[in-house]
Amino acid sequence: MSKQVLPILDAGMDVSGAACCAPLVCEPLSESEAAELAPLFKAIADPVRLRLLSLIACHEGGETCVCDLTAAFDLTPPTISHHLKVLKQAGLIDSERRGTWVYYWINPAVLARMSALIGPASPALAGTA
Amino acid sequence: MSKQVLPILDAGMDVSGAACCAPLVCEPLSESEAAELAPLFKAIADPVRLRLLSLIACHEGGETCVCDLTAAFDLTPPTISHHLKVLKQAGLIDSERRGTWVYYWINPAVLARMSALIGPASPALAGTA
DNA sequence: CGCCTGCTTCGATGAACTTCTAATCAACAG
DNA sequence: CTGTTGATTAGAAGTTCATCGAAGCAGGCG
Repeated sequence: MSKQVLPILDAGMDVSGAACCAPLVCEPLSESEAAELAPLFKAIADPVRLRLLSLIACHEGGETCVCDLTAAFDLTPPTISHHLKVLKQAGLIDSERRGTWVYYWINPAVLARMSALIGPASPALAGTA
Repeated sequence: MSKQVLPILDAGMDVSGAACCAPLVCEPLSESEAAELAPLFKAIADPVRLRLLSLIACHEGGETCVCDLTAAFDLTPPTISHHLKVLKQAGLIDSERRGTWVYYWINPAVLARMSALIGPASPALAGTA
């Protein structure tokens, strides 16, 4: 692949050290932060990509062959490949060719960062409707 | 408003009882679940809406006047109004007119559900890059 | 009542996105 | 080497989306 994967998630922003409160409800997002984070959510803001991510995450061994993913949808292989590319460019998944087949696995750190961003400021708020 | 707000989040799926693991990494999302969840992420998959949500969530008192939101962007009032409508139809925020101004506040339950969905299966995974 | 301000709706336009078919690349079997 | 299968890329068609200007609605003030 000639185009390089964008380093949307780097060491600059920690994931595990989210501590108590979500960034989103602590202080307003800056324009650049929002511009950096929006593509991550856009990557999973599609039914097909959401299911792809779920299928890859749930698969035993933590990785899934593209052929298994393609079989789960009523879509053509190029379309699945396109969606996988979107997820990969967002940094949500990674892939490797191993012989005939290509395997994909998820990058939990990016998902964890997204989850922490929109997560409740305190556990008490989670149940408040 | 003639169009009714879609009940994307209802009592059918609990939020606080997510227990240990995120739905996404426990078992694959069904087609209908994905179709139901994707619009929620699509609603926040935009830099402007992400900042709007953040501004509303961070504002003291928990609610914000539209005039304050409009002032924070280089966009025309109709555009801000459009984004607020998208967030409202997704169930992420709610609003009320009080005299001259309209106030918006966030619905933490929907955000919490989304966070739980993509959240790490176990705390140990969060730090794994 | 008449006007003004705050916010929303309407209609249009240009960009982005999803999906397809056709073609190409990569690995393996005969 | 040649053919076959798995996966991606290229290009195109149809749809959705973000944004704007103009117009409309709601509430307060003189």
